[in-house]
This record gives sequence, structure tokens and C-alpha cells, in this order.
Amino acid sequence: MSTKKRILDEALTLFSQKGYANVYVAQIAEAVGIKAPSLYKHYKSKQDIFNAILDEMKSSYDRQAALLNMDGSDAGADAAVFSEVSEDELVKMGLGLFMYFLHDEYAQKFRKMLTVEQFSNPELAELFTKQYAEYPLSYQSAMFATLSSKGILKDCDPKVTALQFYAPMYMLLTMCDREPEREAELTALLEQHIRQFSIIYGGEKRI
Amino acid sequence: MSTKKRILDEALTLFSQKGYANVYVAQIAEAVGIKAPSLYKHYKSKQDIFNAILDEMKSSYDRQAALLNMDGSDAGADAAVFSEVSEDELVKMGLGLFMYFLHDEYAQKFRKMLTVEQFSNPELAELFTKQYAEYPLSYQSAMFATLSSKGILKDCDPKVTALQFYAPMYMLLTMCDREPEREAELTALLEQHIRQFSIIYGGEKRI
DNA sequence: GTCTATAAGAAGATAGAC
DNA sequence: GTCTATCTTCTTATAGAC
Repeated sequence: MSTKKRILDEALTLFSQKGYANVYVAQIAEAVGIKAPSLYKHYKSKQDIFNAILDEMKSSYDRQAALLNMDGSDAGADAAVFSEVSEDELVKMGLGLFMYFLHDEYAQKFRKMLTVEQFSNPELAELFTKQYAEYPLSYQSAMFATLSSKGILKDCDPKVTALQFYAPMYMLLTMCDREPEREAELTALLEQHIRQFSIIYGGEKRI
Repeated sequence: MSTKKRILDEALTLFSQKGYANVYVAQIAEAVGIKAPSLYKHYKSKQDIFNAILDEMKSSYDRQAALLNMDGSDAGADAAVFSEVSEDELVKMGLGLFMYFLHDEYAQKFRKMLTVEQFSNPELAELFTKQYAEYPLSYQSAMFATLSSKGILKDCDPKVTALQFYAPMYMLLTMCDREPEREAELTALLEQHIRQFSIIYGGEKRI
């Protein structure tokens, strides 16, 4: 990997652990294996490194969303898939997605960095809400709307239903971020959540 | 108010906005209306100020929990109260609690500070989880268990039910923290959440 | 308890050799 | 592109007068 790219990687790791202000350029340089002044041949300032990470973050979200079909463009089609799955399969899918977001290094570091920097400027606050609330909620909302219209799910406001499905998952994810040693316990709770949701919201044709 | 106390107040305000590392003792002093060196007559270091805030935070939580009967000691009694209320009253109570946590300066600043500092040490991570997940969940869990046993609520795992009730409220709260201008919109969503929860989980005797 | 002056050191960034 | 040496500025903290 190029030095320029490796600087971004190591900086992201450090920023996600300590926050921007607690990371010194010398630390980033050391992690990369060079001295601090060399770093300035690649980026003109520490802030410039942060901005580059943010740019990367924005474009990577699009890639990731496309990968997971979570860009909101095809929720109807996904709903068609969901409508065929059993409760066990729903659990498997939910857990799989959860594990991906929990363990994917890139995703986890982005999430932590945005978490600790969210109040440092309004642009980051908006990005945070979009990424971890708006986008997933709008996608799931579209999916639940389709499922409701087919009578597979109880006929409730899909936006609220999405909130009730997603918010617990997100809370458990952030708990795992803080206390990774509790992953097993929290994952079990996640599974219970999905099963109970499926029972409570299932229409005649239980999903 | 004593200078010593005012230092804590102003420091908390600044820490919650910018994070510990981005706040300089000179800024705290200026907010209090004194010069930085004077501050060292009250606290021996910047870290000492942070620790004092943390101590205050811990004890204030106990006071607050007692005030709101949210210390888990009396969830059964609260359930008795809940079992008598209508859906409208449940909404009113939920919104009231939400508004308190959203607008109470102390509560909001604590929450923001803990949010941005949660990964800086394991003790803070644990405190965060306790305060914003474990405690509220265990309280509500006890309450829902009582409601279930009385047939007022569907007979589901109370821990999961609490998660599904609380996590959406907490998510909306953090969204308001980031983008206060969206309060009206998000509060409306909160009300829908409570109403839908009440419908979905209501037993024969709808709460 | 508050001030001014200042020490001590950390951290971002640059200069210029290789 | 990387290094050593260095500059500059910022920041915590102390000394000592009032």
C-alpha cells in the first residue's frame, strides 16, 4: 500500500481510539514507520489528513451501501426477499449484518471516530445522523412499507416500525464498541430482539 | 455560587462542546472570569477538574434516579401506576421524561461529555453503558415484567421489550443533541413510537 | 484568592541535507 | 521521500507579589 494511503489508515485507527486532538502527528508517523516531517510531504497539515479521511468515509459509504443494497434504491426488491424468509433466516441475516458492522475494521473505526467527533462541527453531526440514523431508517422504512402492504407485517407506520427494529440493533452495536468483552451476551440479546420483533409484528403469514 | 463550583460548571460546558483535549485551562478560567493561574488554587490540575466533574456526575445520577424513581428499586410500584394510565397519559409521561433529559442543562452536558470521551478510558466506557443503557433498561424491564404478569402487556421477554421501548427514545434523544433544530420533527416521531408501542404490545386491557 | 511573569515542555510545521 | 535539526506557538503549571 502507498505511504499516502497508509497514513490515512493509521490516522483513522488513532483518531477512532483517542479523538483528533489527542493524536499527535508524530504518533501517526510512528505507526506508519516514518518520522513526522516526512508526513508533510504527503499532507500539508494534520487537519488535511482528517479531511482526507472524511472524504474517503463519504465515498466508502456509497460503496458499502451499494454492496449491502442499503442505499434505499431497492428496498422493495429486498422486501420481496424478506417476505420469503423464515424467522430463523431473518435472525441469521440480522446477525450477519450486525457482525459485519461490528467487526469490519473500517466500519468500526469510522463509527468510533464520528462518535467522538460528532459535536466538534455541525457538518460531522449531520454526517453522523445521516449515516447511522437517516439512511438505515429510510431503507428499512421502505422495506417494512412493502411488507405491510403485502399483509406480511402488521399495518403500522413503517417509519416507526423501522425505528423500533433498528434502534435496538444500533444500541447493542455501540455497547459492543465500548465493551467488546460483552459481545456474546449482547449478540444473544440481539437475537432475542429480532425473534420478538418478528413475532410481535408478524401478520397472519408470520415472517 | 462558589468559584470552585463555577469552575466545574464552566469546565463541563466546555468539555461537552469540544472534548477534554480541546479545552484549555485558560478558556475555563476566562469563562469563570478569572485568570488561569488562579484556577490552580482550587484544583491541582486540569485532570483534577475532570475527575471532580466525574465524581459529581456519579453522585448526581443517584439523586436524579431517586427523583425520577428510576433507580430500579420501585419499578413494581411504578408499574402499578402505569397500569392505570391511558395511551395519552403514557405519551405525556414519555414525552415529559424525554424533554427533561433533552433540556436539562446538566443532563445534556453530562451526556455529551460522556459521549465524546467514552473511548478515552475503560472506566468512562462502563459508566456510559451503565448510565444510558443498563440502568434505564433494567428499570423498564422490571416495569414491563410487572405489566406482563398482570396481563396488561403481551407476555414477552421484559428485557427485550424494554430494549425495544427505550432504544428508539435514546436514538431520538441523541439526534436532538446533534441537530437541535429538528426537535419538533423528532419529538413527533417519539410520540408515534410510544403510541405504536402501546398498540402493538397492549394486551386485552390496552395500556 | 487573584494577579503578572515566566518556566518547562509539548506539538505542529518548516528548512535543507541526502 | 525521508531524515535531522530547528522554529514557533501553544499550553500546562509554578513562583511570588499583592
